[in-house]
Amino acid sequence: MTTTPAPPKPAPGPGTIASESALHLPVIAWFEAHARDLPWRRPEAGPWGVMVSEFMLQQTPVNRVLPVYEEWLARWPRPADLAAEPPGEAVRAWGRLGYPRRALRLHAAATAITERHGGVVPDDHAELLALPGVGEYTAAAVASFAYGRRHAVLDTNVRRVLARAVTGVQYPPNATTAAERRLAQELLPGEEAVAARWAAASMELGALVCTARTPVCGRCPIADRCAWRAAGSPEHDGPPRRGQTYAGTDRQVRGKLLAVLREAVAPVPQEALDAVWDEPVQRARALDGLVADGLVEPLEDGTYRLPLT
DNA sequence: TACACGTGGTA
DNA sequence: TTACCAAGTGT
Repeated sequence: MTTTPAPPKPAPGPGTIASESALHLPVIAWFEAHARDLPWRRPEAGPWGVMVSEFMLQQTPVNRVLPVYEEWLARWPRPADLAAEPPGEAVRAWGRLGYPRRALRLHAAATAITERHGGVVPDDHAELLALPGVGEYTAAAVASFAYGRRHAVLDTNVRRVLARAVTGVQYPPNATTAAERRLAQELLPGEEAVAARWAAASMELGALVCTARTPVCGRCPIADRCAWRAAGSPEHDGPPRRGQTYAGTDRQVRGKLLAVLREAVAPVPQEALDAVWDEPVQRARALDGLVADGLVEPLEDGTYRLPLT
């Protein structure tokens, strides 16, 4: 007898995962009641405000971003306003948020938006991704938060929520895996507006309740269906999560050098930079790195300043 | 894939 | 006090 080939299994579309509504509805309802009133979530922030906040929030906590964000938006309310200034001004106004290359990239993104997109932050994921400093996460976040588009927004908070609630482990892997992307995509609500809400809500849940160190399961809207809790909240067993040493590294030296240049109103002589670190080889390497990254501009007379171009 | 890249708060 | 952690990106 002939066997009829089984029809291709329909790809699991949105809404096919049984747990979807069981997760989405309570998390979104919780979000409506408990979301923080952050300035970049207000309507007046606009797409540019969302983009600025996303750059600043890359690896920097909300509380430290808040005052700098307000300064930036007041000073540069549109991408073209930032693009009109030297990149060094962005680095200076970045202050002590850390990872100052982000300031450079945000300035470059503002320039690209001004030149290629008519000064309007693009709403298309691929166009966002093409901008300097915009990776997979930031492109999805801007498209979703600023334009209500349907994208899986997979940041460290969402990854942790999914690891616990769905996968049943304490922590996600060190690096984002294809399995995590697949899961986030499968869990994405089919309706655009609901998807955008879910993205913000699941992220906020990870930030406020399902935290890394001490999750507050007593306040979690999905604690009763959390796979990790159901498994007895087992401790993370895999390889230790990468620590970030800092003291004595080039990063620390770069930070000290750049701090001098941020505070200076005039070009800084070599001796002023030499004073921040006594080991000359490492100091020179760090300064070279800053110049190579475009964060520092060496002048003909041997002085240094934040970049004018 | 693994590492470099800042800074400061928290337990 | 040390170590972890914070809305990642680029190479």
